[in-house]
Parts: sequence; C-alpha cells; structure tokens
Amino acid sequence: MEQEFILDNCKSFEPEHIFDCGQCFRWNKEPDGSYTGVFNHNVINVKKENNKIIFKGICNGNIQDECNKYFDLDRDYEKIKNKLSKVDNNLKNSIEYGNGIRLLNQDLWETLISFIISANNNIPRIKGIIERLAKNYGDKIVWNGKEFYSFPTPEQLSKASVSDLRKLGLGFRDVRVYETTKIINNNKNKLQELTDEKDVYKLREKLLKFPGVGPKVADCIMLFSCLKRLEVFPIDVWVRRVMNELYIKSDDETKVNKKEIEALAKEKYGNLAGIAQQYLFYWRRGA
DNA sequence: ACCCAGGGTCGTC
DNA sequence: GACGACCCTGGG
Repeated sequence: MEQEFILDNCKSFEPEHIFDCGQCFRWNKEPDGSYTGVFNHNVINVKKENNKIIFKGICNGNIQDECNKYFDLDRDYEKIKNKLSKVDNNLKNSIEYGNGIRLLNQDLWETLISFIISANNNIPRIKGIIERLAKNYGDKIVWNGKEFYSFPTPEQLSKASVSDLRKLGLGFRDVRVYETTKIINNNKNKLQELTDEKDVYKLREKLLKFPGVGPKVADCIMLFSCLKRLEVFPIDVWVRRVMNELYIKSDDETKVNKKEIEALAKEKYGNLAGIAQQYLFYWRRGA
C-alpha cells in the first residue's frame, strides 16, 4: 500500500547532498531528479519541490514515523551549521557547499556490513556489491512495477558461503563479511548490546572486534547508523587530504599522523566533529 | 599494455 | 608502530 508524507518548509534538506555525501549506498537518482532508495524494508522516493519534501512509497510502518527517524528530522541542522560556521572560513565554505546534508539513522546491521565492504573500495563498486547482496539474499518488494530488494537480515545473509560472496564481487572482504555475519547470528543480543552501550570508547572497542572493522569503519558505523555518535571523526583518504590541505600542509599527505588529525578535529569541531567531517568530505570530493 | 586509486584492514616484522 | 598484500573495477 503506497503512503505519502509531505514535509513543509524544511531547511537543511537537499536530497542530492544527503544521498551523495558517502554515508549511504542504496539511493539512486531518477530521471526527474528525485531519489529512490530502500531502507528498513521500505521503498521510498524522495522529491524536493520548492520548499516541500515529498516522501512516497511502500512502507512497512507509518511513513512519517519512518522518515522522521531515518532522516534525522528532529535534529536542528540550522543551529548546528550556525555553530560550525563560526569555527573558521574553511568549514563555513564547505557548509555552504553541502548545506542540505543530514546524517541518516541507518540500520546498524546494514551499516556494519556495508562499511566492511567499503574498505579500500570505491563508491560505485560498493553500491554494486550491496545491490547484488540484496538481490540474492533479501526480500523482493515491488513498487510501480519495479523490483526492489531489502538488505538481507543476518539470518538471510548466513545462507551465503565465502565463495558465494566472492562470486558477488566482494573480493578479499568475503571472509570478513562471512565471519561477522556468523558472530551476529551466534549471539542474537549482539546488536542490542551495541545499541545499549553508552560509552563511546567502549562502543568503539566492541565494534573493533568484528573482522573487517578497523578504526575508520568503526567510526563510520557510529556516525552513519542509528548509533549516531556525532563526535567521531572518520579519517579516510579524502578527509586526510582535505585536513592536510587546509591546516597541516605537509608535502606528503600519506605521512600525516591520524592522531594529529583527530586532535585537530576535536579541538576545532568538538562534539560536532562528525558532522563537520561530512561537510568537508562532500566539499573536497565534489569541488 | 601498464599503472594507479578507491570512504582500510590484517598479518608480519 | 611501520609495511606490504589483498579483490576488483574504471580511468589515464
């Protein structure tokens, strides 16, 4: 049953910025400029018309509740941007460039697997791999005569052998996804334990125990899933690059110490470092 | 044809 | 702690 939800006068909501800033992998642009994606067993199309955001699609629950949560609609991004813009002109410029970014509250399990796949990989290929996982192991959802597939549950993904995963193009990440899936399936409380952990350092330690989860991936999971730790600052090649160009100015960016970047981010952006990271990442990749 | 890079992690030294 | 290897795809 199709549902619709219209959001009026929403500031800080630009579909292109939200879906293209690297936090998610399952949203695709339609010919009319809107985006269609799958999350939490929902298929939703998001279209911006003037000052309205129109959400439309097949929804497992109430579409307004689902979108409120997923798109982080209760958070005041105007306030956040005002605060961060005062840090310095570099950040101010990047915020103007990606002014419609919001950080999604994505499913923890999906985010865990997706970012294990992201390691030493590029975004088009990551998207392709995740799409094939969904098509092979998820549930089919039909909308407007088109087929979509939900991200497989831990149980559904447990049907995949290491060589199955290799055939879907995961490369050396096959074992990591396989082993992590096994851990989750062997302890049904595992995901809830992560959700319940209050201390960000302990949470990080727990995430680092999963095969394929290192510091960068752990931070992405904490920032882009419903764990939503805005204070973490994932450092990848792009963030290292932009931080070096703006502040550190080393001749060889690959030699720049991660600890130095982390300390700088904490000092400048404080407990909003994660959001600042997204503006900087999006700006540096796109500009 | 060849090399390089991509939202890194892991094992080894 | 540093270093190379790792699957695969697209682009120069």
